[in-house]
Amino acid sequence: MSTDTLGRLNAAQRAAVAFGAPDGEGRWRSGPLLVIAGAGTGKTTTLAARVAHLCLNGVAPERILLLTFTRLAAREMTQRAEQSVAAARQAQSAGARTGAAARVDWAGTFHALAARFLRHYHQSLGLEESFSVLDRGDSADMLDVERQALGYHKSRERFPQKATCLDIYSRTVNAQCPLAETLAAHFPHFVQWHDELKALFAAYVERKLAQQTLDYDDLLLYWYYLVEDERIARDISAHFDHILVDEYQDTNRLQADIIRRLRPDGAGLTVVGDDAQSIYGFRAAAVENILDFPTQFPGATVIKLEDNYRSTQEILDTSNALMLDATRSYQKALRAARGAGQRPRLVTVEDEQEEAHYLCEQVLERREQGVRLWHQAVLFRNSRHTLRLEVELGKRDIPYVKYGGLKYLETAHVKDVLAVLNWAENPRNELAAFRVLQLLEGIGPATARKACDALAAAAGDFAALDAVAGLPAGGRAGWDATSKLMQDLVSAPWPGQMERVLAWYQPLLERRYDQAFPREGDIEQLAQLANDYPSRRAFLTELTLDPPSASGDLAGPPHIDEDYLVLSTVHSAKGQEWDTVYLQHFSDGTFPNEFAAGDPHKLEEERRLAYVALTRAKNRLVLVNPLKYFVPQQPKLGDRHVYGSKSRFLTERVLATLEQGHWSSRQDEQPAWRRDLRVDLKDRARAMWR
DNA sequence: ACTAATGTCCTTTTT
DNA sequence: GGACATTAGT
Repeated sequence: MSTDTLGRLNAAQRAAVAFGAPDGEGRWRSGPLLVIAGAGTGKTTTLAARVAHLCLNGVAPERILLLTFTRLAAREMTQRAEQSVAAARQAQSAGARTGAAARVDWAGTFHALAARFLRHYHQSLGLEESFSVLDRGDSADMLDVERQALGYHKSRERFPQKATCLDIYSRTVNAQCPLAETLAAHFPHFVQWHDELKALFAAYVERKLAQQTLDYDDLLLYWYYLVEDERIARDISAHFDHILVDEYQDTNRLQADIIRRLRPDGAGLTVVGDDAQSIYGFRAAAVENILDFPTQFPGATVIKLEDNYRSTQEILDTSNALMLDATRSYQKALRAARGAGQRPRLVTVEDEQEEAHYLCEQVLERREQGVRLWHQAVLFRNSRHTLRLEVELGKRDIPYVKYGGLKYLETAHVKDVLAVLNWAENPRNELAAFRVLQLLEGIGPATARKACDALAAAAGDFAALDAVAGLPAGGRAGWDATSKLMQDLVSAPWPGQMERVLAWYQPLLERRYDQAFPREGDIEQLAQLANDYPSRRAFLTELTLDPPSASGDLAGPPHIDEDYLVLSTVHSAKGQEWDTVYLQHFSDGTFPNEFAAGDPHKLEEERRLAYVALTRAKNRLVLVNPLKYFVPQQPKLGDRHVYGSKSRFLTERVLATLEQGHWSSRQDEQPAWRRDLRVDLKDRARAMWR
């Protein structure tokens, strides 16, 4: 059997991996299984090993459905599983043929797999197979069109902005609850707009259907509608012997409903997660999904992984202390299998500039100690706070990659090029059409509208563009070139289409943007990326569902082989680990975010977020707290710098686990240093007698 | 009809 | 410091 896959695991991990038993035909079967995996307890290893175990025990790899939170996680898990299957087979048949490789094809995010199922069943849903997927920006823009059409934008009282409208819509869909509830619970200041929002969303839905465009939420929603039908649910479900779901604590109502539809009895269902790491409440994630799993699936087995293989005991002490302050107990105390190390440090610095200095110094010093840059990460709550750091890193020639926040795909020029491809793929996509046409000299909304109407009348034949009348005198040449390009793209083979688009776009780029040069580079990179995809459709869909900057695919840094420092939002850092972790801007207002201050639930989510950040570190953890920081609100009140207060998460219990200090680039700055130290002693002296 | 320029409000995290 | 709406100018 698969002793090799099981060999290096501890007892709990092994139980999770081998849960179940072979049936009469030698295929592995199991009932519902919930694995509670604390931070750093080998969750990925265990899940990958379970997949490998299944493959080695009679389950065909194509009969495994693996749902993950990011594409990166899917890739990592399938690769690991495939490797251990290959290794085990080789060991078994020493030297002989190793059999077919185990390729787990049905692995990916809920959204990516939803797109696959929807294209497959498009006829049953009355969708066209070529439907487009809208990213957040596109969705917001489309909502904005409706918002203006309905005249809400010029109300006397503030109507929510397009992005906020999308948040409200998205939350309502994902939580599957009435709009009134969403508003009351999460957007109380907008309850007055209930009826208008309802009308807005109705119009939005109509427009999406008319244009055959789906937003992120539609992918889940339509997948749910799909499996609501008994026959289709059975049809899909019959394709899979096992369904495994990662990061179950961050699934929302809709996702859980889909799983229930596919596996009403929980047969062959494995879910893995950690309630202490639930950090996607803002996206309507329902931590109840994991907490109530045993009730939802009676007879479910629960296995807890509690031995932490990642961090030193000191780092876990701080993390555990943080969670002891949580209002709800998670009954979890991580134990370090690795033993002791250095205490985590809490360092105050004067302001944000000093913070950037300090981080650079520390990173370089650590590198001197032999820790490569890519084993170090700076984590932050919000990407705006990294600007100074990025400048400082640039000055000192320290290479870095940034995950989360920075949006390569959302820059105007990249969106322009993608809009052309999107329009070619789906002529009904008016959002793309308007974007493309308005790039042309002398073409505004009115002319674009005419073009779209002509196109619709011609059933999407781009030749109809030639007949559009009333163009401005100077615009004819550009218009004809565009029309020709679109007609070419419909029939041209995919390789080479990007070149045509670039040739067309080049002059527009120069006319439109001041610094055309760096933008050209971005576009060329996009063209490179396009080569990796087999078709235009695959390129567009996967790009929106898995943007390069978020998953860690190239596109950002010039040379990925070189050593580089990692900058990441805490959210994007989920599931990752580094030797050294610096947590930037650890002060009240950022950690927790001021937005969360009033709401106990949000505050707890912020705490879990901090917990996720702390538990990323293996050997060294540094929290940096600037005493003075920039507050963008309240303009024109003199100095907009404000002395912030210490994070409320730094209770005496937590502080007791930390080593504290102050850092300054100017050696003569004694006062701040003394002030800080005095506070420290007070806290400790009190703590001793509590 | 389209473009450029000015004024006002808000500022998280992501598939 | 940026997004978005409105206004003035071509």
